[in-house]
Amino acid sequence: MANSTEPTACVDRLKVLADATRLAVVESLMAGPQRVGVLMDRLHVEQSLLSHHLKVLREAGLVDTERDGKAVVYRLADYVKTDSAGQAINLGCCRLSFTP
Amino acid sequence: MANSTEPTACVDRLKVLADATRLAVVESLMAGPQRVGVLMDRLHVEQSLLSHHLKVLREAGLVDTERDGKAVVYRLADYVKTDSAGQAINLGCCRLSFTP
DNA sequence: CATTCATATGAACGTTGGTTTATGTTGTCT
DNA sequence: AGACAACATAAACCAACGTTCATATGAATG
Repeated sequence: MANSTEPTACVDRLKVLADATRLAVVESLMAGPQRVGVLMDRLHVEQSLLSHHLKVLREAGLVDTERDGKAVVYRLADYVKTDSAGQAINLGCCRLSFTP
Repeated sequence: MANSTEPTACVDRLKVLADATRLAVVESLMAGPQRVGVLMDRLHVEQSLLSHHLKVLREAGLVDTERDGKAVVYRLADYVKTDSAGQAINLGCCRLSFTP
């Protein structure tokens, strides 16, 4: 019931990542765009469940989609992908880097 | 009910931060150790509720406590505090930086 | 030692959120 | 057009989580 006019708080974006499946999706997409079927195989998640989580990522603006025939290709949103070198994602409010 | 022998997953640590109150506590503690009473005033959170959230942060190992008379002082755990300059926290599995 | 201050704990409640099952939609191929 | 493949959506269920209220603990002070 979040008002679409008010900007998403940092907490809400963290909530999106605070799920095993969604975090795995994001980390997997850091390697490049991927089709849903590939994500299913790599993450061992049921189709419907994965689709639900992808919807959350979409609505949070963390990922974008593109059709490729029957398949749908998911990729990290442009603003999310940060510096070329690091394994990091940009949430706008904060940055997450996975390189210790 | 997490088995204490197995290491905490990155997701679990993110879950801890994915709450408005707890994130506010951590951000507030980045400025230095603080007593519970001070956190109550600054964050406008009821005593009991704050205490519950502090417990979650404690059990996650993100904060440490120290007695100061009747009061209890909370501070970020040593490994959490990262580089001197940046407003960043280290979760072990990943780093969160709040400087765009 | 009784009281008060500062914080923690326990239980009960309501809501959110992840999972499952079933069905719908969109595209492709023959 | 029919059939299949790839993915999305809807509804229902259950568990986890945040919140509240009541009570307990521990330290200090008279």
